[in-house]
Amino acid sequence: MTENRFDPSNADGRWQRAWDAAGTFIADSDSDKPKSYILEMFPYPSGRIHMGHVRNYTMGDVLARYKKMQGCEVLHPMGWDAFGMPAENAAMEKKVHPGAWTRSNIEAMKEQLQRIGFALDWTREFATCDPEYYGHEQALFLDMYAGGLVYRRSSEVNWDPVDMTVLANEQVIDGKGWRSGAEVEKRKLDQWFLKITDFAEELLDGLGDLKHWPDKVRLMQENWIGKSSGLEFAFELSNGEKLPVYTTRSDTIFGASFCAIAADHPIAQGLTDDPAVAAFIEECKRGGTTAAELETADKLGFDTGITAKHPFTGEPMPVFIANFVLMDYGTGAVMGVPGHDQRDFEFATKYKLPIARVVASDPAQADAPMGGEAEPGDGVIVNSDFLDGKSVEDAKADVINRAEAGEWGKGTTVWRLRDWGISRQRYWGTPIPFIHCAKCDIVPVPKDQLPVTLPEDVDFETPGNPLERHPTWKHTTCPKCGGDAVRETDTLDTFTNSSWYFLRFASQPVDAPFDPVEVAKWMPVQHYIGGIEHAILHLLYARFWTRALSSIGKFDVKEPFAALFTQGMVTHETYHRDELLTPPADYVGDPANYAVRIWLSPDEVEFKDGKAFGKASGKPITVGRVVKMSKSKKNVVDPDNIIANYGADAVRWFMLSDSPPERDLPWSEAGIEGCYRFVQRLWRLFGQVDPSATGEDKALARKAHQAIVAVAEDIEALSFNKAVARIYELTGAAEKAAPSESRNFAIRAILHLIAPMMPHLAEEAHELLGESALIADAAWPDHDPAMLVEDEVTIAIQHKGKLRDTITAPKGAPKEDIEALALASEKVQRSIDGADIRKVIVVPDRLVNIVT
RNA sequence: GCGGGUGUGGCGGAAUGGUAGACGCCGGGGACUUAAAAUCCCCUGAUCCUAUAGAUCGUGUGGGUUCGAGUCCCACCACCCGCACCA
Repeated sequence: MTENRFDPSNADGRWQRAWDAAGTFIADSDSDKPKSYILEMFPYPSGRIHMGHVRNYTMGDVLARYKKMQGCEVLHPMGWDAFGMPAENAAMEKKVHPGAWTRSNIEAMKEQLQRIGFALDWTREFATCDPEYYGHEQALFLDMYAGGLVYRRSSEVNWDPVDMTVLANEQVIDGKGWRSGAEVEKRKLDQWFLKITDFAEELLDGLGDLKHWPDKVRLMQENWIGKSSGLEFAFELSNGEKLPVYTTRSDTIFGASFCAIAADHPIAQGLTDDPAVAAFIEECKRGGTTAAELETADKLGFDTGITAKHPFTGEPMPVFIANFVLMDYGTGAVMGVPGHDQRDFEFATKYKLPIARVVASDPAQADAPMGGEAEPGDGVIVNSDFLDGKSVEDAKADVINRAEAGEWGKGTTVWRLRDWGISRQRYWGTPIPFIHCAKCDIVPVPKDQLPVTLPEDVDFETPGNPLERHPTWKHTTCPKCGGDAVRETDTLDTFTNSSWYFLRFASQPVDAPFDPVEVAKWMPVQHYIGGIEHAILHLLYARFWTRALSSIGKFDVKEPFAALFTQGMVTHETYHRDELLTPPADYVGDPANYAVRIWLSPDEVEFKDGKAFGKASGKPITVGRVVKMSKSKKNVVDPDNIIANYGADAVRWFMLSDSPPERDLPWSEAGIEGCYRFVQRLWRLFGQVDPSATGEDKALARKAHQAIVAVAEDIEALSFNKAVARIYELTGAAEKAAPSESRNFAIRAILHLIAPMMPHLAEEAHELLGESALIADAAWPDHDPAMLVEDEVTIAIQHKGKLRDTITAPKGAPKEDIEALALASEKVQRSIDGADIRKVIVVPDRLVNIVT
C-alpha cells in the first residue's frame, strides 16, 4: 500500500531525462520493424506554446507511444515553421532582429514542449529559417524551374499608398492598411508562380485514394480545385475584335443580354484613352483582393459602347466592364444571363438590362414572370428557338456540338484552381534564387552558390522590403555574362516551407534536400494531425509539392499523408466589462453605447455567489461566450502554469478526455482538477497490486480483456475520449473488487493502457511494481479472445415503441424462448392490457418489440 | 457572396436504425475527522403523481420513411470555420 501521493514535480523531469538518456524515441531508419511515421503540423514559433499546441501534440504523442507499444519503429519528429510575418512585426515594434526573435522563441517553446514529456525524436529537429533548410528549398525550387513548373507574370496585390508597401490580406482591415489607415488599392506586380494547375486533375483524382482523410476535407479540396466543364467561344465585337468567353451554362445562351469583362481585361485596358474608362478602371482598383470582398462588393459596370453579336440570333448586346468579373478565372469575360445567374441578375437589375426566362419548371411556364431573383435551378429550356423543350443537360450538349460544328467554339474544362503566387515582398522568408541581368534577363543562381542567405544587417525603420533597400545585398554579378546584375528581392511564401518539411524529417543528408531511399522507408506519413484551418491551402500545397517533386524524378511518392486528422480548438469562457466614455460633442448616437470593451484574463476574475467580479477593480464582469483562446480576448490559459500546478500527465489527460478530438475542447479549471484527482486515484490503485492475492474474479478479468481490445480500437480511431471513458470504467471496477489474481491483472492492464496517455505516472508505477525496464519500451498487453464474450445479455422489451421492461437471457438464446420470456413479463402484460398482438419483432440478444 | 461544419441534461459528451443521457465535471446529501484537506458512499433530464411503484414528455424547428429514428430522407433556423499574401 502506498499512502504517499504521486508527485509530478519530481517524477516528470526524472522520466523525461531517463527517456532522453536511453534515446528511447530516436527513430532508427534501419530497423526491420514495421515503420510508423506520426506527424503533427509543426508550430510557428510565436513565443509561447499554447493549449492548442498541447492538444495537437498530445494526440500525436499518444499515437506514437501506442504504435511503439504495438511493435512499430516510430518516427515522431518536431521542428519549427520559422519564417513569417509576426517576426517582422516584432522587429518593427520591439526593434529586435526577426532571426533573434525567432531563435529565442524556439528555445523557450522547445523547453515547454519537453516539460510535457512528448515522445519526440529531437535529433531531427530543424527550423525552416536555418540556411541549410532553406538552401535545400532553393535547390528544389530551381529543380522545379528546370522542370518547367515555375514562371513569372504580373498579378494583383494589396497596395498601401502611404506606407508604399504590399499588404497581406490580414493586414487589410475594412479596406484600409492596418498601420497607415490609408485606403488600400490593387496594384500589379511581376511575380513568381508555381504551376499547380498542371496538377489539377491529379490532385483531384488523388483525393479518391485518400480513404483515411475526413470526407469534409476531401470535399473542400474538391470544391477548391473546382473542375467544371462548359463552352468556350468568341463573340464578334462591333469594333472588329473577338471576345472569348467561357460559360458553364451554354444551355442558357438565348437568355444572354450583355457581356461583361474584367477591369484588367486587354479590351478594357485598350480603352483607357477615354478618361471615363480610365476613371472606372481606377474605381475598380479600390478595395482589397479577397474573394469575400470581391463577391460582396456592389456590382459596378461601365458600358463601353461596344456591342457583341449573339452567335445564334445575331442580336447586338452591350459590352460592360464589370468589377465582379475575375481576370484569373476562365477568359476574364462572361456572357451575362440575368434570368439564371444571381450576379448577372443583380447587375442587369442595376443597369436596366433585359432579364429573360429561358429555363422553366415546365414548358407551360415559359412566359411566367421572373421573381426577385435569378433561377439557377434545373428545368426545361424555353424561349430558345431550337433548344425549346430540351433538358438543361441536353441543351448544353447541343449548343457545344453546334459551336464545334460551326467552328466558333468548343467544349472545355475549366478549373477554379489558380496557379500559386509565391512571391512575397518581405525580408523574413526564403530568398528566391534568381538574378536579374540587363543583358541575360532572368538567370537562376547556380546550385553551387546556394544557399542564397539573408543579410543580417537590415532595418525595419523605413517601410517596404528591407532586401530591396539593403545597400549591398542585392548587387551581384550575372552568372552567365559576368556583368553587373541584381538579385531577386522577393522571398518565397512561407507555405513553401511547410510543403516539404515532412520529407526533411524523414531524411536529412547534408548535400541534398533528402535521400529518396531513406524517404521511401518512412513515407507516407501514417497519421498527420493538425487544425482544420489547414484543410485547403497547406494540405493542397504539400500534396502538390509531393507530386511535383515526384514528376521531376526526385522520388516516387504521390501522396504525403496517408491519414489526416483535423482536431478542434481549445476554447475558454471570455470575461469583459464595457466602460462608458464621455462622448465627444459631435457624437450623435446613444451615449450609453459610447463605451470601450475591456477584456479580462481568467486569473483577473473571481467568482462570488456565482457572479463574476474583477479582482483588481471589484466591478461586475460579464461572462461572455466560449471561444477559441486568443490574446485579443485574453481568454488564454498558459500551459506552463498548469503543468507547474498539476503536472504534465493531468494536462495530457485533460486534452484527451470528454470532447471528441475533432471538436472544440472548452478548458476549465474544474476539469483539470478532476484529471489531477484521477492521476492520484490511479497512483493509489497501482499501489494495490497484491502478489499474495489468489483466486479468480471472472467478471473483472473479462472487463480488463475487453478494455485492452476496446482502448486499442479507440486509440487507432483517434477516439481518445472513448478510450478515456473505458479506462474510467475499468478503474472503478478494479477499485471495488476484492484482491485476486484477476485484480492484479486488471491493475497491470490499466497501467499499460494509460502508458501512452500519462507516461510519467506509468513509468513511476511500473518502477514501483519492481520492473526495471521502461514502460515506454513495453508491449501492449495481450488479451484472451475467449474472455471477450459475455454469457448473459440484457434484452429490452418494447411495446408501443416504448421500453416496458428488460429481461436477462443467455447469449444466443432462440427467438421463441425470448419471445416467451418477454410476454411472461408482468409489466409488459400490464402495458398490453389484453389488446391483440399483431406482431412481435425479436432482435436476438438485443430487444423484443411487441406491436398491438 | 461561395464552400465546409456543428446543434443531445446545469456543462463536456456516449449511443452497428434497437434500453437516450455511458464516462467525466458541476451540484445536493451522508461517512470519516477536534477541524479542514484528502478519501469513500448515495442522489442528480423535465413534468405529473395516489411517490421504494407508475405515467407522460424529451436529442435545434417543422414534416416524412419505419414495428422502432439522436441516427435515414426533405425543408428550415441558429451558431462556428475557410475563401488563395495569417500561420
